[in-house]
Amino acid sequence: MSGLREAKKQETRRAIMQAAMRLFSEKGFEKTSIEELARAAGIGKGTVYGYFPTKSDILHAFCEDELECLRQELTANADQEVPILTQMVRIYMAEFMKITENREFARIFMQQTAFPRDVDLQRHLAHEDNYFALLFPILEKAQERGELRRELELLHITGHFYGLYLLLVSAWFSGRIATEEAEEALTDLFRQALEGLQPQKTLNSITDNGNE
Amino acid sequence: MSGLREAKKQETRRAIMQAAMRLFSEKGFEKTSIEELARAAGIGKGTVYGYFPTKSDILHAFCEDELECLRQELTANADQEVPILTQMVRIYMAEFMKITENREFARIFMQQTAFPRDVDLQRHLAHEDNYFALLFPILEKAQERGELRRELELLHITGHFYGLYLLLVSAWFSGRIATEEAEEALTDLFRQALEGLQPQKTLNSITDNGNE
DNA sequence: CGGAAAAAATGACCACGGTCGATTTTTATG
DNA sequence: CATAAAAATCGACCGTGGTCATTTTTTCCG
Repeated sequence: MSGLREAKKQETRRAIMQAAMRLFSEKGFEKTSIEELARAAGIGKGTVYGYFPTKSDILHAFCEDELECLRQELTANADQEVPILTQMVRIYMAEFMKITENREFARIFMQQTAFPRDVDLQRHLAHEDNYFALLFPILEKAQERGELRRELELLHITGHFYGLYLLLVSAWFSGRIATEEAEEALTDLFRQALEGLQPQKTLNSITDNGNE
Repeated sequence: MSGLREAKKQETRRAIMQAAMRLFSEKGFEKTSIEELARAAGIGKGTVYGYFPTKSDILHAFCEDELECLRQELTANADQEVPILTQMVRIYMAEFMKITENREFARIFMQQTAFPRDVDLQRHLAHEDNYFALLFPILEKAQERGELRRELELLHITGHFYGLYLLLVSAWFSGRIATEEAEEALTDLFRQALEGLQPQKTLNSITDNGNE
């Protein structure tokens, strides 16, 4: 029966991940060897490579799982009537707080996510598309409400917000933005993006400028 | 005389870089071993580590040098009377074209630049500050001309553009944006940033909307 | 110049990530 | 159940990045 084999594989995969996360957290990513990790998971070293192509892929898979879960949760429970600025800040701040829980994890994950190896492209694109599918309805609603310009493509808007999120994380790594300042910084950034960097040519005080 | 020793060190450093770049280009970064590289530079393996802490630091130092040079050139020759959109696109596109000349180099460089290891923080910040010092006058002039809102901090504006640049590079890696489309994409992105994602509350046709 | 001290160069060495052919386990089939 | 094919497991093995004790070179100073 192929179901049994499949179940066992899943179990092994879980065991590897679990052992990996425990050890990576305890001793750090670099200091944990594959051999050690395999022993902790109760398998041989070579077996690990039947499940993950590289060491950092184990970490990446874990982070992706966690974020996937978080995103589902957030976009499902989103109150779509709230201003788009608030919604975007909430979504990306959740992602930020999650990812920055462990600096080393975050670095490896972000490096691979933002600038993926060619081998990972397929998987990467699939995940991204998946994410877009969650974000698009929210942005579309905002367009309908008149909060976002209708002539802009959803992909471009998503990209704009995502770019600013990348900046936030990058600035956090370089120590320019502390964890406590992150929300304010992201809000400023997103507000800037919405209002525009150039002066409004008109009365812009009628908008929800000061609703923070 | 300590001048002689110093000169020799510089010469060795140059030799390492030169050999590294030749080999990395020919055979790829991963496929080039430090031993091999050292031989090509006419020195012993261990000596390399007296000049660069890790293998990828050799590559990173090279890229940083090249970009530093490019930036100096560009910001010096900038025509500060041209619209800020054009100027920013020109600067970041030059950076983009340079960095994407070699995909492997680009990946390693961007990964380390956007999400640097703690060990590299000091050097990283110094370089960034240096870059800001080149960008700020340009943005300041644009503020004075009324092209950028005066109440925004220069650092935030820089960050905004830089974030969108990060997005461009990331999208290039994932194959969402081809090299030939990059300039148009970046222009769109920057224009979006200037005009704002939300609808202008007024007549926005008087601006230089269609000057491309 | 002599020789001690500091700096730099070196390659044997180590630990680890990843590979691979041999071996075991599971599945499919008559 | 027998047996062959397929899948999964394994650890010895390889090449490499990075370290370090030792050696060589340079500097300094009487």
